[in-house]
Amino acid sequence: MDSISVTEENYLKAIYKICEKEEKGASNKAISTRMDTSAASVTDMLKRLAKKELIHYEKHSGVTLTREGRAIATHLVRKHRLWEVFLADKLNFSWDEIHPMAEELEHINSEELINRLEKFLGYPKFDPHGDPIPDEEGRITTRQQMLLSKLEMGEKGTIVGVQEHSATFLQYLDRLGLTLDSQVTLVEKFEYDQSVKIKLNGMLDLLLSDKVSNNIFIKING
Amino acid sequence: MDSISVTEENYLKAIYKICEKEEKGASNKAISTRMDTSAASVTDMLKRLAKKELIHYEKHSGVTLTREGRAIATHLVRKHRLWEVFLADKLNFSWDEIHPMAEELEHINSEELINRLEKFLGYPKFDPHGDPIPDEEGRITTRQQMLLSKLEMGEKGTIVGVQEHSATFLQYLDRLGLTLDSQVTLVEKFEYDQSVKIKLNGMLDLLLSDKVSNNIFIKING
DNA sequence: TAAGTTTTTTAGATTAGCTTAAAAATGTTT
DNA sequence: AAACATTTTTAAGCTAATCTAAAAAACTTA
Repeated sequence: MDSISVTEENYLKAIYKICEKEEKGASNKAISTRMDTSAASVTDMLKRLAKKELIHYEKHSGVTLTREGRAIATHLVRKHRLWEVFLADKLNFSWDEIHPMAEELEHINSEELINRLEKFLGYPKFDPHGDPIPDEEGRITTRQQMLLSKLEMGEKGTIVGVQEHSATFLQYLDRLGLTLDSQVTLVEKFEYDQSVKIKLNGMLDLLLSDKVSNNIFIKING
Repeated sequence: MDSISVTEENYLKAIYKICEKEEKGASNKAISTRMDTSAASVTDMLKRLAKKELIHYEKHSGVTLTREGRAIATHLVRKHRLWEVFLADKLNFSWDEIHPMAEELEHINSEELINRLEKFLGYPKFDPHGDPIPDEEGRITTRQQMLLSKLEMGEKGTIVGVQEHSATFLQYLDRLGLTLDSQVTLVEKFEYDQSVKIKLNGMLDLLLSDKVSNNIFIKING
């Protein structure tokens, strides 16, 4: 019944995020890069997390979360994203400002608080970046989505999320007028540099680099 | 420009609270009691806080806060009380539940966040216990208030705060129907045990022990 | 003021989380 | 398979915050 520290929580979340992408478990390298810490510190922490049975750890091979470890990680993600909705919807922060504050708020410990916050916000299913919010049991609403770059000529879609979360990218999208729920239609595809021309909300035409179109998730209309 | 830890913040707040009451600075004993830690730990921390010039410290005498130390403490109080208003007004927690959550939330670091929260809450001047909320510069709205036990016969007042903040006391007040803004009139005083009979909101008569009447602040009507 | 009690400080140790440097294991090339 | 490169682990040590036990200072009271 030993309690879990903020640092341990952050390691679990890092492992969770890495395992979402990579199939083979999280490597020491990947974790130390993400946590901006030394490989030795990671090994140290992995041993502690293994002793608490929060991860499956064997020397010299990638780690994965146990059922309990994953429950903690998804709960953190749930809290993070609900706080992001609060910051954006209630306190009017923009989507490029909310992450660092939510990073602190996610460690506040109270089931009751987070459940009441969820109710207060109207049981949102997605955060301001379009990422799904896990429910109390860690289940997430999955959505039919694809990259904007994969649109066919003339096809219409709605922006539902972003892959890249950096403040600079999000600010750039704001500058372009690209927000969640924007309607986009593919007008032209330039093979030369993989850039695309889109019609935004049935109004102006916009030219997007491959880097931009490969970091925006859309849902095909209908 | 070294940053300040959550633990250091808690010590500063403890010293601030003690100095509010005692005139002569906070003793090691008073701090260790309030922080529920050993006297040795306190001495240790006092040296560190002194080195950071957050307190005035001399061996074997009570400590006081420097201007900077006091600024940090009042800012913590400001954050604590604003979060308490949020928890009570927006998430519908009762006044006996909010303190432990606010104790965590007060350590979230963002000026912008707390200022927007203040705006969102409508710039409240008092928290759900009737305690004043410091503004950005640490100034508090003082209020003409006195203990319910000091009412004269027939005199009318409004409940504006409590001195004791324990959950059991607050729950007891709820049971009695005594909430902030209740109207009370002194009906009778019993010298024998210092208990008082009051009329609540012009309706029912209520008998209060000295312990209760000495922990409720009222404002004389008019 | 001398004796006794309480408070405060010092000394020495512990734990979590981190570091660097070196050793060991694993992966990659030729 | 041998040589090199990379990754992971071990070893030793640091800091913040804590502890207990003992020493020192301050107060209380006969």
